[in-house]
Amino acid sequence: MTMGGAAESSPRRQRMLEAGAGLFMAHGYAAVSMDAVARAADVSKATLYAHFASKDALFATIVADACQRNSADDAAFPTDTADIGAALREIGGRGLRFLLQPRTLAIYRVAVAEAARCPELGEAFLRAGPLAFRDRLAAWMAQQSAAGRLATPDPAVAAEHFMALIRAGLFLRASLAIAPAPAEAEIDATVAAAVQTFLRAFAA
Amino acid sequence: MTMGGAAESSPRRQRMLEAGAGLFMAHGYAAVSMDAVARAADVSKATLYAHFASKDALFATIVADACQRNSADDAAFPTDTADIGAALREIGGRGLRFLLQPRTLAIYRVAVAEAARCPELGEAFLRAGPLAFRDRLAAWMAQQSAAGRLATPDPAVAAEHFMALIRAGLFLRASLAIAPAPAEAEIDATVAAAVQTFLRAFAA
DNA sequence: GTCTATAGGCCGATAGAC
DNA sequence: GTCTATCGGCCTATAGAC
Repeated sequence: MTMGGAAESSPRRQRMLEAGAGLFMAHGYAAVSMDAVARAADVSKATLYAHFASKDALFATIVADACQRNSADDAAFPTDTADIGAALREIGGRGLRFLLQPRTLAIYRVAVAEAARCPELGEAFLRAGPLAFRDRLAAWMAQQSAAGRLATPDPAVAAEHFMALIRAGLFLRASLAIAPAPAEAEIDATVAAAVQTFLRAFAA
Repeated sequence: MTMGGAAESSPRRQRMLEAGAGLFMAHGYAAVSMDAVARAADVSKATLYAHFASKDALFATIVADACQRNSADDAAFPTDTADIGAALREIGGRGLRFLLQPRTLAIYRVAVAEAARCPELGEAFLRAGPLAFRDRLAAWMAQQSAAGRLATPDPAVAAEHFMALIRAGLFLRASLAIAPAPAEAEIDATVAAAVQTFLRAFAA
């Protein structure tokens, strides 16, 4: 499962990647044929195979791209932390809203589904996504602890627990595709409850 | 996607269900053919179709069975709660070990993967699994709060947070199939950290 | 209910011309 | 690099005999 050939970033190649991304995220790996990708990208199947050695290679490239784009997406952490609860609610709210985006859910779903078939893919997703975020969050928490606003003796564990509390409930529900997207109020309530529990455990 | 036909629980039918379960959990829905299931169950494809109207119907029956069996699996909650931390570690340890079983992970993976294609399946899994457990855990926590051993004003939220803390880290890693199963010591450490955070937030 | 045999279709990948 | 055309194979599902 390599990333396969030809000139990077021609407009045609971009079309193929975008068409593939849309289809794979909408229907999963197995349900999408190379014919369908070629048709959606308005190229011939032979052209598609000239750029990507196989269906696997196309898929791996798409997931890698998506992970990279996502990890670039998330903004910096708040610097004004006089109200540490408000700062955590901002981080948590942004994080949970990001997790609940259809695009994020789709990548997660496909990564989980194909992880068994292709472990490197699962690992790439994990490192580019949750682990990268956790490390940045842990660094921020260590900084806040040094400033006396939090008490996180092991910032990596605290960051992991914060992310877990944020995910609790809504993300599992959403990843199992239960019908309507959660209301904004429900998201805010989930975040507030998570921050409350977190601060009871880790307030300075 | 109905559950499709013929006499329940003949030994032959049981063989088909078991063969299908093994294959679907090992390779996912799309990668398994009805030919393969029939061969593994040592019946003809026509017989398979006599019992299950379609591949979807076979799959739905298998997932429903697996959920039912799993929810029956988990033992009762501890009644000796003099040491509430020890009691929580027992619940958490059993829960996390259950989540990390290959069988559980496989069902989870397939449910997430097929949730988009078949929402009833995702919902059935959610209700039979995490939600059912959360409700029983919340009832236990309410009882412990009444006995003055915990302080969980909203037991449903506390239960959700406890489960989230238990899942943190290891379960995500395992569901993305990162190579070796976590060591027992790592499981115990994760559970201990989760219980510590939980008790800081919800101790009486 | 169970089998053998096969219809009918779609898929991944390639050959060969330009 | 790009196209059209096609190969060889495997898939879901069914027909027909017993």
